[in-house]
Amino acid sequence: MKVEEKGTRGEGNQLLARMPAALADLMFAHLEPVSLPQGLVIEQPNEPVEHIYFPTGGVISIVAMNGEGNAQIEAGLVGREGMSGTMVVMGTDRSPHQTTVQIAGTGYRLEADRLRDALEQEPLRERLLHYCHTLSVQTAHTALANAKLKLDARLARWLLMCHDRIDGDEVMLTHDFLSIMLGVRRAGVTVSLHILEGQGLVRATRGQIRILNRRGLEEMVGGCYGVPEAEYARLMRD
Amino acid sequence: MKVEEKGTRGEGNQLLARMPAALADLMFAHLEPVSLPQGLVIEQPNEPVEHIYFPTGGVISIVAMNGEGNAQIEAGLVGREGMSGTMVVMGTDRSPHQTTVQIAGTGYRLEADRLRDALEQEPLRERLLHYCHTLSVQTAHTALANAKLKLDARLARWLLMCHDRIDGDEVMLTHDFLSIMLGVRRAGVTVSLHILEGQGLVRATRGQIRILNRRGLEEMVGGCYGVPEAEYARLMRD
DNA sequence: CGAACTTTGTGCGGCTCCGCACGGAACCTC
DNA sequence: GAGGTTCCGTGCGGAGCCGCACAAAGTTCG
Repeated sequence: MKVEEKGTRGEGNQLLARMPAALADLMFAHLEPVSLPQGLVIEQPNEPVEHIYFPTGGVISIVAMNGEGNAQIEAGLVGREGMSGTMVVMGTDRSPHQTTVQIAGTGYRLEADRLRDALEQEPLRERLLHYCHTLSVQTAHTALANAKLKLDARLARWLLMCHDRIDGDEVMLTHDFLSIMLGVRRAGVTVSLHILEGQGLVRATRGQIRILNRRGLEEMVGGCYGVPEAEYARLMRD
Repeated sequence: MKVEEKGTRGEGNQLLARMPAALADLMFAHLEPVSLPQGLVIEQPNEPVEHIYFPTGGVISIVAMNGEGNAQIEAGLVGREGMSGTMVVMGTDRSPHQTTVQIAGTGYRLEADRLRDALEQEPLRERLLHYCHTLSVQTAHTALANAKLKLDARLARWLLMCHDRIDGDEVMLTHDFLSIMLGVRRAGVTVSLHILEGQGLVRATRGQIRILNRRGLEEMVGGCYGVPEAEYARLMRD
């Protein structure tokens, strides 16, 4: 799932790669390289989206929150395999979720209207719809993990999904940040990380988690990792 | 959210209602009235979908399962406001989920290829994409509920979503069925139902739950019900 | 009407995670 | 290098749900 190349035409993001030249004027000419600092709020709940982001590095996170704003949970994780602003592909300009940069990185952004224009091109629309489908499969499996897995396994799953989207094996994140994503206590993350460390799967230091044994993490998650990834692979190959 | 009318052109299903006449030959002529017996499997994981279902009554349920098939959870609930087979709208023919009839009812079905033809019509495609969007918001909020709510609140949320989709106030379901949807013990459902009963919100008898106090149920769920419903209302009015 | 089956009620020990709380370690700033 | 800030480690009592198990009540069918 790792793609290394960088460039000026959207290279480095898998949704933009290998798209037909017909999109050059409609879309690629309008892509604007941006950096994605940690904590940047990309989309606010129920407010019109102005820019679509295509990461080439780093991780952004889609957070569902309840009506009273007192509960929130990560519902989707997006890296260079994907995009923000999927609701535009679905024909609307806003969603009730919040989207923020979870792990700093880089990418391109595009005005939402430019994307709307470009969606007239069938190959692009189909590709982005396929991505929206895999993202919603990912969300469904997050619902599954939240209901059925113990905290250490959920943490392992999250680390795997994150690892898929970064270069190298080091995730720069605090326990506190993770606890919000997983919807648990910060102390719970600390303890669960120790469990993973005890099995030699990761090494945690202040603000950083190094993945040591991917295979081991996958075993720990026991079948609750990989289905959305397989769906992505099925639809995005070619 | 209640729609009562029945007919021969898809009336009774809110996605099919008030669509332009241009779709008559492409789609409405091919709609086939069907009954939806409880337990009917509408879609199998990773197998091509042959028919799309538009319920006019009853409830169908989209279930996400892990790779090893030993864990499953309801990821989406669909009634006469929606449809099965959303992956066809997204441009593919299969998904890793299973779809079954949860509460017996009626509806129309359509060959998947007929839907593919009809999607060429912009108004239909936009409407169905909007629905897919709200369904994925629903899934995200299921992930939220699974992570943050206690069992009695999750049960209340499920009953509310179900109540939105049926006529009357009686849900015909066993505790066992519910426990599978919620991913918990059957005995846990029994106890939680007693809690709801104790507060006068529902009345449970063998194989049946009667909703007595919707407002009370909504209060019990505390802001974790209603966001997907509001998104549906926003996009589907007109 | 009695037997077989389905559904619901209840209990018990145990694990997981919660809320709360505090101390210590690492890092940053002046 | 002193002081503040952020981050991490740990502990305690308790709530919630688990797995397991069994009894009772309702339903179906011969």
